[in-house]
Amino acid sequence: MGTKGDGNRRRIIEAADQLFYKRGYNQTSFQDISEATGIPRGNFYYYFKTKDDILGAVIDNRLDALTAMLKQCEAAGGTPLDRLLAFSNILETNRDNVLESGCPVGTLDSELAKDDPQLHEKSRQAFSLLRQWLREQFEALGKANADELAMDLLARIQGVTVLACAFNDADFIRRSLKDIQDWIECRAMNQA
Amino acid sequence: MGTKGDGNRRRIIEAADQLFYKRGYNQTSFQDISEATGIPRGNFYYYFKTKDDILGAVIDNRLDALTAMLKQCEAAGGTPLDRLLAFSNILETNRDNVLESGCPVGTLDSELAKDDPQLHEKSRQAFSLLRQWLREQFEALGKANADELAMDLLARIQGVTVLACAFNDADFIRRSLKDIQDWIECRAMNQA
DNA sequence: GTCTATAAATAGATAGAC
DNA sequence: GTCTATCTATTTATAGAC
Repeated sequence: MGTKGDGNRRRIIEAADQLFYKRGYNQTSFQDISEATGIPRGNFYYYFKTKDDILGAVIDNRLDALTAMLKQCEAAGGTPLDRLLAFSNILETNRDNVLESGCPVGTLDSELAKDDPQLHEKSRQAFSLLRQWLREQFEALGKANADELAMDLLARIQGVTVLACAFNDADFIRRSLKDIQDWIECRAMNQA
Repeated sequence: MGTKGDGNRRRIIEAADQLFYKRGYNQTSFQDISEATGIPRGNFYYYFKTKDDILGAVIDNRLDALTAMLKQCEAAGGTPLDRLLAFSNILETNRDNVLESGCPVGTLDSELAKDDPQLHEKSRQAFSLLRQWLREQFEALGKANADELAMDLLARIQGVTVLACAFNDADFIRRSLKDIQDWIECRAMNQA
């Protein structure tokens, strides 16, 4: 329970989080994380038993960050519409990262879908968290098919990130975000 | 120009194509391709100078396959609407593969976006081919914003594949395909 | 808790016999 | 053209000194 140790553990997680996003999980080595943190390779095994364990800690860290982000969206306004619009704005606030490396949730999940099924299941938790929160917002709008709308919105955003990253096209993000927000407002106005 | 050599070259490309799709490019080793083909590792270097060269040949192979697929779509009907609907049906005809490994174009591009920029550029060619073909179909419908519609349709399809693969959800593919085809028909009916 | 040295396995790539 | 043997670098992971 040393303070020093926890600090190193956190630094490893933060560096791995960035590297897994920018280079991918499989393409990130212990040496990469070591160079990013200054912590020797051999020391990692004091904090994590395997590389998969680091991934697990990184995903848990991302779940915490996503939860905090969703809280921010809830603070953005009193109505579900305000919250959904705030959520969709992640496309614009994270624009530069999206253009360079895609969506951290989507690209990690796509990568791990081709690896071990257990790793894929772990990474899917991030999508599940977003899906559940979106579902609650659409339910608050009185929608009967809230889960379907949540999936539709997630899919729209994922599609935009994949194409925007592929073509490095910032204008496509801006234009698509407007379309998506129009779509959200349309759902907020219509009945059930 | 030996017949035997070309046969081996093709077998390597076909096996690598499948493995790059099912496991990812970086996670596929020469040993994997060797085991899949029965051709010894060292022999690969008679046909390809580097692993990247194999990737280049695989992408060229996929471009040929995509071109043939688009020809099929053109044969599906005389109107642009028929062709666009035929195109969108790839979501259903490739459903099982999509659920297991995502879209071969999208997942490879997302993976290579985190690698060497040159590899990313190479993989983007597949998206460009589809984008150009879709643009031509929307132009044939008299649309002024044909390229934007092409991007929108590609993004919709990509988003569905990412989410369907993440949640292994075949019903989501079926439901989304219907939405996408409604969207296409709506564009075909409206003016410019 | 921290770090060095190193093990064990695998990667991409080469050399050269046949 | 085909194949075996091998090189070099890198990977995850371990052992053990401090």
